[in-house]
Amino acid sequence: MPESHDITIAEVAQAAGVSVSTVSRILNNRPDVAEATRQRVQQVIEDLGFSPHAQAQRLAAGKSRSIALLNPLQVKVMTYLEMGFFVGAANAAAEENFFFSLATRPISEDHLLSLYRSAQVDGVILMEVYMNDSRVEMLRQHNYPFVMIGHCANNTGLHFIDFDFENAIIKAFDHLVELGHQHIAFMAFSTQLQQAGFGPAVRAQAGYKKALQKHGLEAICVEVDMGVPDISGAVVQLLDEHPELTGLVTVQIEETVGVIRALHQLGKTIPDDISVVAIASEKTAQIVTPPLTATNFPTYEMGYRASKMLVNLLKKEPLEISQVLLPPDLIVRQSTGPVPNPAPKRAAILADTAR
Amino acid sequence: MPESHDITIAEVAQAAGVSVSTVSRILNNRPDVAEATRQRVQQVIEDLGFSPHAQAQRLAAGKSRSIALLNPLQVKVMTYLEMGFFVGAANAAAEENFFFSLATRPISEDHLLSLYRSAQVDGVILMEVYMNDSRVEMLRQHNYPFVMIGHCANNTGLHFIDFDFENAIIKAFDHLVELGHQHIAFMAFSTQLQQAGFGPAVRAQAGYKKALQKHGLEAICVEVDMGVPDISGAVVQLLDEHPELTGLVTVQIEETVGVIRALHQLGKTIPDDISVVAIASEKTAQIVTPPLTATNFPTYEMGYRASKMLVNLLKKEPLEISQVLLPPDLIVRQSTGPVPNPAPKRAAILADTAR
DNA sequence: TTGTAGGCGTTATCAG
DNA sequence: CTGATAACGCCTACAA
Repeated sequence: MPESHDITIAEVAQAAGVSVSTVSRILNNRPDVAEATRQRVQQVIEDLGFSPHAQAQRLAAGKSRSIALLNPLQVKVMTYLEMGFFVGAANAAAEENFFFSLATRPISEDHLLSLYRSAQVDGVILMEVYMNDSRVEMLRQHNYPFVMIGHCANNTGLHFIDFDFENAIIKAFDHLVELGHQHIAFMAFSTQLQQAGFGPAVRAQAGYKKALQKHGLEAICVEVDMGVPDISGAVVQLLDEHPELTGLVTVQIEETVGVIRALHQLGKTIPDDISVVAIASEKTAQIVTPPLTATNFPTYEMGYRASKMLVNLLKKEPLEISQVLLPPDLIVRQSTGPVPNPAPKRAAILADTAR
Repeated sequence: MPESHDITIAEVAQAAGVSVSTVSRILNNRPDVAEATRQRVQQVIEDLGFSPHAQAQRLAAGKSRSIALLNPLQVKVMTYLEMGFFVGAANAAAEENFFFSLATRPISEDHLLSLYRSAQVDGVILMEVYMNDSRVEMLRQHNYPFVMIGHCANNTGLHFIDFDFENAIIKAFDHLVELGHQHIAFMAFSTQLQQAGFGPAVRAQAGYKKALQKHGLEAICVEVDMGVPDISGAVVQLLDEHPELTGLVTVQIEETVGVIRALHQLGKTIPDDISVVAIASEKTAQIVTPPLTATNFPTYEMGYRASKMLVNLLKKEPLEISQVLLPPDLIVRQSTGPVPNPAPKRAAILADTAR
């Protein structure tokens, strides 16, 4: 068993009694090789345990066969969301025999450019896209290939996969209204995020506006900052100011868990006292008590498809569709129910009995 | 603004009026360059927006400056655990200016070897390590650098970071016994995993044995397969066969959520009826109701440190410590309490009132 | 169908 | 301190 570490294509060629280029052809399975030769060389390759030097291949071929997912978030505690993107994208890249890399640093525009210039990657996947995103403008100008998870205000010529937040919110309200709810609060992204043009924030808000209008509801909107450790304060205040509330729609996927906990702590029963509809990953929806009625946010699929799109783009294979807006799919679980009876005494009695 | 895509070191050299080697020296900040020259060339580099071609560098230098994390799991729905490993490892690699890649394919031994042979990576991080792990043997024989998240039976010469499952379990039992519990069940990894020699399974079981002996407890052990969608059956049976149960220790981090839900569904109150101690990530412990008393499983830190260890190894910097067993840290939250009174009638009354 | 030779963009050795 | 020049291992016309 030779120390195969530094076997080169030349040695393979010699051992097989052919030229280097023939081996190269076989490595890249070109058609113009005699079947007999191919088999013989393949055998030698196996026997020697040869793997072509990736860097040399990439240098010579002028392609890195690598893509990267840019994760703009710096927090240590990640969520199922990012997880789904990561794994989906990684799996798709692996299927296509592309090297997949995860860039987690706060990436400056220079750094982003140099990723391309230094040929570390052939393309990237962008997350957390804003309506007007400077990264997008930059990449577009340089004509560097990329795919977005999310999308911008102007997407001509761009490739993306995104979730239809607007209709997700509308569907959530539809569901609650069908159940008879009339006093429904919306836990929105912070105005800061909305004003910054963060895609999901903007579109969720748009959906909210439409839902209000469609059903003639009163606006009860609470803003929640992402990543706030304790949002129970906001919940307390909300219930205080709006005792008539029987429904709640949340859009921030991970924060919903905090909301649920706060409701529990306030002695509210879900869905008997209050119905909750969320946007959540399968996993998150299942993990809380009670399991959440929610529109499924398919992170794995999004990551997977983004990655496939990018690879196809790089291979210059024709993209069937290059702009995908995934329709929301509301899954009814146990956090929503009919409007409680106007006299909510039962709960009070129970609470008393419990002491 | 030149299309900087294909600027080479030669062009920089020419523009700066120096030789290629001088530019190369500056790029790799070698000491033997006149300060004036360095500044001048730096300026040119900036002006031109030049980034050295990564593949060429790696080919010439004979180092890929890349590492990979091998994720053996194929499931689409990942957990916070893997997430922590990924992000921790990715961040550490980025800090060290190493390219970080996530390999998610079912990686055969051949494929693993070829990762090294093809110089795609300089080293890898292994997850899900078994007491006798063929991958480890292979890499060790070939003398390829790697670091484990987990560890083997024989670790001489190996580098790893792992969590002390054995003592984590002991601490969990200690805590419950201190609270007065005497009838405590242990939800263990499947015997299949134990017999296969999966590290955490083996060591948790060892801890369990010791805990039983230490406190003179009766053995009540339930095995749970990882990834089982519904473990409520096992919980039902457990409570059925052991009505005297007041405590529960779970070791499978993600499965605990299912256990908790099953307990809820059976009308059990935590911790009034039954106390639960888990091993869980911060996030998971917080997410369920009630928040779990648990030993913290620090995935981010483990990923981060594994990555740092590997990079140091590759840089041939002396490793201070290369075998780390993180001590368990029990965090008391709200899922454990004193043993309930022998007459558990209150709950029954309440339940009746509720109908 | 196969072989020859030049080049991909760096680094590294060795003079100067 | 700086500059030629030979690797690094492979790909790809072009020629045979």
